Amino acid sequence: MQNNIAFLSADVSRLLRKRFDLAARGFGVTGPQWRVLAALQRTPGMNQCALAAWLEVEAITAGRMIDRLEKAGLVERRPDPADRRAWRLFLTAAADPLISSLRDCADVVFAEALQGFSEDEHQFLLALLDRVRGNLLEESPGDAAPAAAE
Amino acid sequence: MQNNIAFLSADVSRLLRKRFDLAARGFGVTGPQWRVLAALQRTPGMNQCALAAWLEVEAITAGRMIDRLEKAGLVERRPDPADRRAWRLFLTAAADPLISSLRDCADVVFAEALQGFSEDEHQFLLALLDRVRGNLLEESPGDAAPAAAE
DNA sequence: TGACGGTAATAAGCATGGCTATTATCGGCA
DNA sequence: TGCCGATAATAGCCATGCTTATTACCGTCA
Repeated sequence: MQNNIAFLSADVSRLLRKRFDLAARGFGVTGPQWRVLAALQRTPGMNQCALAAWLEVEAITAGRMIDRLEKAGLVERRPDPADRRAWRLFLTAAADPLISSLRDCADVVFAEALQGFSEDEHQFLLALLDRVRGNLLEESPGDAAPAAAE
Repeated sequence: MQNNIAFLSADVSRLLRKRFDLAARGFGVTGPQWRVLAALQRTPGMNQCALAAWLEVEAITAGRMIDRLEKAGLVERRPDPADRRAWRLFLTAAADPLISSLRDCADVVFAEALQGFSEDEHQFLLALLDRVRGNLLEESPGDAAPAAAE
């Protein structure tokens, strides 16, 4: 009964987070924080709103992660000259080497998680999860879907 | 780059949680709380330690969920006559009808998540996730694995 | 120009989940 | 009996993530 998609994905996600946090403990950075750093490495100068959209979390969630990363000296907020409401986000010099280390950590955790998987199985799992994710990112039927609802 | 097992499972898990919370909002109960209720329906009289083991979370996490469910009048703590450290956990009369409603909510969310999946694909996804879960529940290589560590 | 709706960010409050530490009790062993 | 390690539960602190509400600002339209 507990083997449904919700409990299983919650378990897998939680256990992966735990492993990663354990592996990355020395660096003082969590999994979601690494994701933020990776996003900013790829697209420096994003504002928090764009970051939140990219991470698919709420703006407040992204904002508070930035609070902590700023405090840790890994991310810098600079005022957007074109929009006084917004911050533009940049990595500090301290972040780059950290990201490499974190990627190594992640590789170890992934290898542990996928022990005994063939490459085909691995790819199939990712594809299936991505389809579920796509389903869930669509407008809920019950939601106020203003345009093109159905 | 963001399409790895960790981010995907975290996304799927988070989005499912969000859907379920939305669907179950009228009942004032969250996904993890439903899981606790289901566990206690199946095995009444568990103590918090056993519950935590069954949910595969830490004892403190289970304890705090019980705090809230007790406050909501859904779970009852009774002293264990054989062990003065422990509580024995029981559902109240209010919980039973709720569990049925929540199961209906969950069915709706699962159907949304698995839209377009064949039964084979569904089962395969669950099997793959279960294997990942099994891998992650094993002793970490770096852990102090006192017995039979490889 | 001035009002008004939308957007960027934040604040407050809550639930889940972890870690570390503490208290109380249990149970076995000397 | 008395000690000592293991176990059940809790307390404190933190990160993630949500909802709702608020503030400040942008852009457009009259």
